[in-house]
Amino acid sequence: MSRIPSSVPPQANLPQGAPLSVRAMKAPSVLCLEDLNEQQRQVVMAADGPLLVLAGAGTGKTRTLTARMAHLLQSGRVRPYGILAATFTNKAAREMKARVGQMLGQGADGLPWLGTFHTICARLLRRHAELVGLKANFTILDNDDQIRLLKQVIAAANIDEKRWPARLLAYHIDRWKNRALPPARVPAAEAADFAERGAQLYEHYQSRLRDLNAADFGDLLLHVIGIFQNTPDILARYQRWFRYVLVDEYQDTNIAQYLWLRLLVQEHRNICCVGDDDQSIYSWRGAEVGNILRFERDFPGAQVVRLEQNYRSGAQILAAASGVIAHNKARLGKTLWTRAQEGEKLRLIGLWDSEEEARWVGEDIEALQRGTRGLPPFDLNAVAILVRASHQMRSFEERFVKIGLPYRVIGGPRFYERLEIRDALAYFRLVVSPADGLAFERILNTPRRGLGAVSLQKIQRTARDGGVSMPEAARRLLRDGGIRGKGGRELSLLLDNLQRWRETMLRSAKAELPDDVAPDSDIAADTAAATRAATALPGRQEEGTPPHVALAHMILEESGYTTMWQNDKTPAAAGRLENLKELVKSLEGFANLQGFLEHVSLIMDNDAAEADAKVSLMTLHAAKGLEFPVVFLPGWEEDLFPSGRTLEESGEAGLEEERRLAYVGLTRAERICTVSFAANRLVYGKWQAQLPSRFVDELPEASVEVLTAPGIYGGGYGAATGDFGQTMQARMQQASTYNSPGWKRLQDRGRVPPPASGASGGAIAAMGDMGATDPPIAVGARVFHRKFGYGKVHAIENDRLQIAFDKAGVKHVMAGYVALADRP
DNA sequence: GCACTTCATGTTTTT
DNA sequence: CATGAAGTGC
Repeated sequence: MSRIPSSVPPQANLPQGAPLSVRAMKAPSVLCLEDLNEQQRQVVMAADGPLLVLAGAGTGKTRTLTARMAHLLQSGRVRPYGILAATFTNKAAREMKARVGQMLGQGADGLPWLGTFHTICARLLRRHAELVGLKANFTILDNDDQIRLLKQVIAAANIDEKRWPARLLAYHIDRWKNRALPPARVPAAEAADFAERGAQLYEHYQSRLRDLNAADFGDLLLHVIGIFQNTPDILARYQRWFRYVLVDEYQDTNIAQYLWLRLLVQEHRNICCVGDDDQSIYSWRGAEVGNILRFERDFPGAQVVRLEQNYRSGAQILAAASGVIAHNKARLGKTLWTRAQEGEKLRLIGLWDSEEEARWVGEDIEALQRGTRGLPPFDLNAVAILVRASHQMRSFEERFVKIGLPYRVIGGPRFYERLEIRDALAYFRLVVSPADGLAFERILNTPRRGLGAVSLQKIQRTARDGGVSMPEAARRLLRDGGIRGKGGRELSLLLDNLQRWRETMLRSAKAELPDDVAPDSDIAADTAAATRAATALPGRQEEGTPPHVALAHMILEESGYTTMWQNDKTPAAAGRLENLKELVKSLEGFANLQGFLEHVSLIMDNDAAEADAKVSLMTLHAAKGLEFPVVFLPGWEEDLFPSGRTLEESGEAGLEEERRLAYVGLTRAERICTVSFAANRLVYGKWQAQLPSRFVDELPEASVEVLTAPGIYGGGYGAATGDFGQTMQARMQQASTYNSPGWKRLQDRGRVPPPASGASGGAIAAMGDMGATDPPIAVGARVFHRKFGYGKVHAIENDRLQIAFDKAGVKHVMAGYVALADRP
């Protein structure tokens, strides 16, 4: 058996929750089992065989995984490159990489294969691309490219794109790919899902991708699975190579990822999956919580370890979170506990509207910054605002700009998705892969070259008829006089430029790098190369501007792209030029253009960690895996959170996922957690009355402190009626909900005497107990819905009603969403 | 071929 | 409301 060094390194007495960066040391740190609790230790020690770790929020999951890796290595079971660690997001991959990096130092043994499923698959696929009809330098399409290509496919099939939008087809195709279904295997029942011939269009799309030497996100997995299935010796090679496989956020894996894993580990079965069914919030994207549930069936004899000790949140906050998630039925069930102090109760506040909500949060943050109520002052970095939908961020941003509160939006509009960046990237792509039709199409007339829709069509037709790439087709057309005049001259110049830039690139590449990754290269060689590349990153920019950076600059200048924005007088132009500058600068971190493009296509995020103290503003989804001493959770209102749309689409299952989202939000908080809701909110530019979220009711009273807001009605700060419930009613009344059945219901509940636990407890009960006992609704009943108005119930399916609305047509609506109408 | 207009349309979450 | 797509006039 392995021996774990028992010497206690100096950092061992840091508190559990200390960020690992504090522990950073020059030398590789030593694995320290004393730092772990018993269950965590079990995870580390159970090296061989299948292992499922159910890790609740804040239970030290990443630490445990890292320790496990250290143990695998120190026990001499495996060298770093024999470990495959797959995460779901780039953020998680980055974090794990950082921790593993500290642990291993700059060993000569290579690094573990650590990345998102997509990154890892892209790497594998580059090696074996020819097996699926691609070349090793295939392009990875992002959503935008995908949609544009689909539009072409739809148009080619003579389908009205208005009736059948490309986005919808993309959605179907994604779902098929998430289930690892190639076109031929799409179930007959679904094959006609889109314009009577979804599967057929899917097939066309795939063949177009092959023509373009491109793969979309789903393909990365799909192709690799196909290769594994069709080429047993390749599969066997990887099975032998990856002796230990770790998966983070297992609850987020989809069927394709699951199949991929199963193929990879079925020999040695050394697979360790870590997940939390309560944090599964990506089912809309094909994630299958079922993967967790079937783990033990698929890997008989699997060990299951639960991590239940929470090191993150105060006891009251944890209790509040547990109380909410307990309302879910579909759970494996874990009981989180903590040794932490009681801490602050969860704070709950209702406000007049979304503007007041933003104002209140801003003021509260400033108070916390100064230090109030016996609490220590908090740094702005300690504060996060987590919203359900990104449009909620707006009121906060406006407010924070106004009062000069520094904030940063995480996961907001992404750098690489900006128009100018995508244009620039298209130029780069064309230089790296001269046949990239999509990139060519994008920049053909950007900047304006007098090459409009007509020329484009000519080129497209020539390309299709001649079976050549678009740039090549353009060349031929030019030669045969198919395009003349100004457009022709410009086109010719563009083609010459592309050629020249490419030559420049090849010249400098020859001087710098040995050669491309040979498709058949040994895994070891490739791993070594990857290690070299990774370690080479920091100290690369020795003498002046690296050639590829200079080239990028040259491309943007000579193509006229920079000039185009310089001549643009719209206010946004300056920012775009800034972004372009930033883009060129970020190239410095990479060895060459190709490496950069690979990075960009897979890592479409931009949460560059800034050093300045700022409040973080992000969606709940983006917050998963993060933690903050102070968390604000605004917008807990029906229809917004839980999202009305999710409820409509997925009913009870959707509600449970929304609840998990609430749970994720609550469990991000370490010390102070504040839930808020507004009575009025701007929706589509119109003020709408809102009702408190049902999740507000689910917060256990004993862990909640109800705050009273400075109001704007009833005179000054006179909200101190002592009874929050009444306050809410007063507000609701102003919110012009008063004539809706929903309001009546609220009023009725308000009359129910509050529980004995004092004013605040009663307030909670009063605020949103509705929905607990719904009035009986039968088929044929006349009902009212806040959004759709009046209607008649046609059918009842469990908790969902089919209703013919007078104005909005036939809809499926959750029962809790409508009330009996008292008159027609 | 292009710039300007109006019109409609839809707003969750992301590799 | 804010963005994108189609339609119109040059």
